[in-house]
Amino acid sequence: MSQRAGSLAAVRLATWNVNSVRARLDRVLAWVQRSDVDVVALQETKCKDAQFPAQAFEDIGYAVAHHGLSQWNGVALLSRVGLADVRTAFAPDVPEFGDPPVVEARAIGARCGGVDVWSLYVPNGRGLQDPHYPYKLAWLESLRAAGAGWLAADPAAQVALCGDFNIAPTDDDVWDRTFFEGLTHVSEPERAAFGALDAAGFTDVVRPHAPGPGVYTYWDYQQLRFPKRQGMRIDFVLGSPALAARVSGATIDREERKGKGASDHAPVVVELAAQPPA
DNA sequence: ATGGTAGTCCGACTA
Repeated sequence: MSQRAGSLAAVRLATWNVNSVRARLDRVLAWVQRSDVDVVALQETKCKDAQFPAQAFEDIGYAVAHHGLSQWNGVALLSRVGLADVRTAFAPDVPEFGDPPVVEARAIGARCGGVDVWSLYVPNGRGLQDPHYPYKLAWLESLRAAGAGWLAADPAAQVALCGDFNIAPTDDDVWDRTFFEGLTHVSEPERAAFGALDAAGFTDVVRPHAPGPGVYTYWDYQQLRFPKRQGMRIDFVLGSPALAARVSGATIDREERKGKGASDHAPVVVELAAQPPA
């Protein structure tokens, strides 16, 4: 637990799009408890702050920060290793959407166990001709610029960009590339935006521990996609160089997608090794 | 089984 310069304890970090925290609170609580995670980034809580079941998480030992403005979107951080410097925007100029335009509840960040953890719910895009699509690309570029700025200011920063990126970065990350022809999540501009995050220094820390093809984090509720193993890999933990260097393991908890009342996304867990004093 | 989603607040939107 020492926070002396250079010294950090091991951390188990998770990200999970829960597709409504209220509709499946029992499942979320049970998963958090049995998974022994220190920090959890939740997306699609689908509630306002006053509706978020903070007490239930506090009762099992977690500090809570939630950002929700309506029944849509909504992101949260749970932490049992500290939760400080909470922010609900990664930049002063995060793109807006809607009428009237607003900054939606798609990001929350905090310092947890010496790591700057962000829970991110990237806009879906909806369609290549939909206004939501350029919004998605602008939102990702805003995130990239913010992240590049953090690393320019401190190349040793420990940053984890966790969440549902709504992008399948390679053809191995969808069950059938031809099915997605003309759809979002696989288009070149989206993949370029994801690649720009990598180029800025934020690398996918899970893939080395969960190689594909056929390894996914999301399966549509429709068309029996899960039992047919027809999924997409769209949920990620992107680590800064200093954070990526500490990753000792990662898993996609496909079991949690099973059964009645499952989210359509599986939780993703990353293990960060302790870092001795510099 | 010749089929087959689920969440929000209540007909339609979102994913």
